[in-house]
Amino acid sequence: MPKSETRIQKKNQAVILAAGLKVFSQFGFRGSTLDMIAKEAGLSKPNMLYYFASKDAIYRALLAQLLADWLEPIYTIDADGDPVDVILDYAKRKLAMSRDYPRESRLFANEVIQGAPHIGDVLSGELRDVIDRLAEVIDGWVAAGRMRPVDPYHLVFTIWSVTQHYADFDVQVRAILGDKDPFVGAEQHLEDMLRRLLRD
Amino acid sequence: MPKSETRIQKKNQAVILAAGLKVFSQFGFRGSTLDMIAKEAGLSKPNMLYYFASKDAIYRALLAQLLADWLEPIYTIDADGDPVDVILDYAKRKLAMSRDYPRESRLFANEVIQGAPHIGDVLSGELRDVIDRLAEVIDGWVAAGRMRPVDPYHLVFTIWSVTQHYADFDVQVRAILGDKDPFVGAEQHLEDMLRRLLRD
DNA sequence: GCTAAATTTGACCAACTGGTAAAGACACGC
DNA sequence: GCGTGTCTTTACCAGTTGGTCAAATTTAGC
Repeated sequence: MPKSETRIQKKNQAVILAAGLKVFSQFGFRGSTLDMIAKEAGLSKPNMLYYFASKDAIYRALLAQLLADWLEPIYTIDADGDPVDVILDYAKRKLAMSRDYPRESRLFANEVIQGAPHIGDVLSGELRDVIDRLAEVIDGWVAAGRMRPVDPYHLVFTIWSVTQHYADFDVQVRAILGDKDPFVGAEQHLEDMLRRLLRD
Repeated sequence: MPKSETRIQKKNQAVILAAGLKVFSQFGFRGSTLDMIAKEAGLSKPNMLYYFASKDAIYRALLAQLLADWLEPIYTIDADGDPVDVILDYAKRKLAMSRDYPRESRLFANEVIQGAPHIGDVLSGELRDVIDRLAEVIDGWVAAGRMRPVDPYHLVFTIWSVTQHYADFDVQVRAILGDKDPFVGAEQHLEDMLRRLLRD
């Protein structure tokens, strides 16, 4: 337990994490520098290192927070609900995260594309476990005839890839769509596609 | 026009580009160093800079090649073919590119995630144009009642995101799937999903 | 085998990198 | 208003960065 954090500590840690998220999500771990983050945070570099021991520490703190936020909606998936509704609800929440927290998505994308050197163990550990369990739930739904037979793993990959695309490839999406808001069309298309895929 | 390239030039340029692809695709532009590329290429750094004027020049050469390779199968889409077949064929070719050239996919992903600083103009220029034309073809198919009504732009985004996911997030996919080959299941799932989306 | 051009090397550089040390400035309970 | 712990700054460091330069070596055409 963090014993009595100063209000200054709380504020500066938050400022540093926000700055780190901005910089790391744009340049990846190796491409980011402490100077960039410090400047973004409005602190001197040594002052920043007073709150986080190293560049690595800032990065890890961000990843830990992110993983917790991302795993939560999977944990709370309701096996007793209507399969199509539950899956659609998850997909829409994921899409909303891409809209509202694109930096987090890009931070994660940079990390995984570059081989997930910091979170490889989480991917093959906790993430794999929770997806395995979700796959069992979906397989159960299929066996009970409550939805079309679908490979649960590739279904999850599809939801992840499509939703994250709108955050990670934001520049490309906007270059092609121009002024149109990507997310209204995206949600309709995603819902249409998933409904047809999952429903008889 | 490149007037009479030496065989040494041809060989070393190829070696450097291969090394650059490997390094840039893993660490992004800012995260990669000339020393890494030189070591991977088996050349000294000054020797490498004898063939390419700068780090930027290597990177740009790679991106130019990549964009050409990626745009080609879109240009050759046949407006007179069966819509579902044509789209499915394109999707499968894109998936095969993720399987056979994952580095190229990751190079592109790194570039776009980081804001496409080197190819932003291509995205809103040539890429947008070719996708606009493809969208017209698809809208034509829909108007002619040859396929279900679908937003062509989000259809393209879906194909891109799902197929590239298997290259860009390779580590994550394999962490979850274990030893299973991702691509056999991926192709079946993609075909199933697209058929149901596009067909009445 | 000679020569001119092409290629390769080692030594070097200024700017930047992550991080440290120590001293000074500040806040807060008393 | 005073002392103690918190916070901030300045100065600094060794290693790395992209890139240069001139000299040395190799190659190709004759």
